[in-house]
Amino acid sequence: MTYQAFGTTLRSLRNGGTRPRRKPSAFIGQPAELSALLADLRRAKGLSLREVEEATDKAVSNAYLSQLENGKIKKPSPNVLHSLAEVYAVPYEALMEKAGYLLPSENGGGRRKRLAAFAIDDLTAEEEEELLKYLAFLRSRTPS
Amino acid sequence: MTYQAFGTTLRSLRNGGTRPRRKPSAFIGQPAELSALLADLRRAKGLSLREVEEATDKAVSNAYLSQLENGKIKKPSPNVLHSLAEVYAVPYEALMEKAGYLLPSENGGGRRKRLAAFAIDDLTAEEEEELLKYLAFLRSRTPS
DNA sequence: CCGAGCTGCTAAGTATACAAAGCGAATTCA
DNA sequence: TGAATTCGCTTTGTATACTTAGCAGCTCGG
Repeated sequence: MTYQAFGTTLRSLRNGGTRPRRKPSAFIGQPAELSALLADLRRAKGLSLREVEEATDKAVSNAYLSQLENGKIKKPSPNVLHSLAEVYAVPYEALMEKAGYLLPSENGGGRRKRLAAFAIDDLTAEEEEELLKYLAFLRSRTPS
Repeated sequence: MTYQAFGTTLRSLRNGGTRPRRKPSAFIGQPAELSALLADLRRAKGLSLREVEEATDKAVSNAYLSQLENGKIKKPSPNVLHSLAEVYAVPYEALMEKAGYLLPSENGGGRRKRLAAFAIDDLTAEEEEELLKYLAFLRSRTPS
């Protein structure tokens, strides 16, 4: 297979001031979308909506999660984000930030720390290699 | 000055309210409720409701702050709490906790699950999302 | 006294997070 | 073939965060 299919969706690096050119789920949102992130995380784990609902002990219903992933809810409660962060094994703060909430000690401080929401912990060796290759491809294509 | 002075300022609580009993305020240990804490903090600073509204750059209206202090709003947005934490010079997390939100250090507290051999730390948000998408794609094509 | 300017507070309306139920399409199993 | 799951998603309803406008009380200067 080729990387082209994914490469086409990339081109929307924010810096140029050009309008983001995302797929149907369009909205403004300063960082990349929370909705897309949640959808990607779930698919990366290979879970269904109802499986996530179960994994959160019914804290997040499948119907609600669907609305979240489709951008119909903009600011879910921090507690909802916490539940999802646990299931997806990503840092809670990352989801908070994408939801537009201010983080502790963010204000005033000049320290700009970027949170890696990418903390999938069950990568196989092959997957890791594939991802590294793909990352190299991405960076070769987009001189930022 | 005695604490009696504080009592007189509070004499006119909710008239028909179901809460004639005065709760211990911030002077004695932890205030039980967010509302009491916010009220105490503001009085400690000697600010009026409208002065706080001004200090938060209209982020928190005086009317809304009044409702907050009277317990009519149970879970204000984290961003509201952040604004108030700044004005009152108290840690943001403290207000978050009082409001019933879960804090980042909730699970375990120990650091772990860093993706091995993966140069994640300098990922841009866009790269991160692209990688997630790609991983989802990989796994959808080869279901284990 | 009388209005101006404060104080905290409230009533009413809007926006939206979230819940419960169920639908159409796809898959699986008889 | 058809019944039963399971999928994502939508629809409807409710609770509540938040906004806007304004009121009653107090204090001040005139």
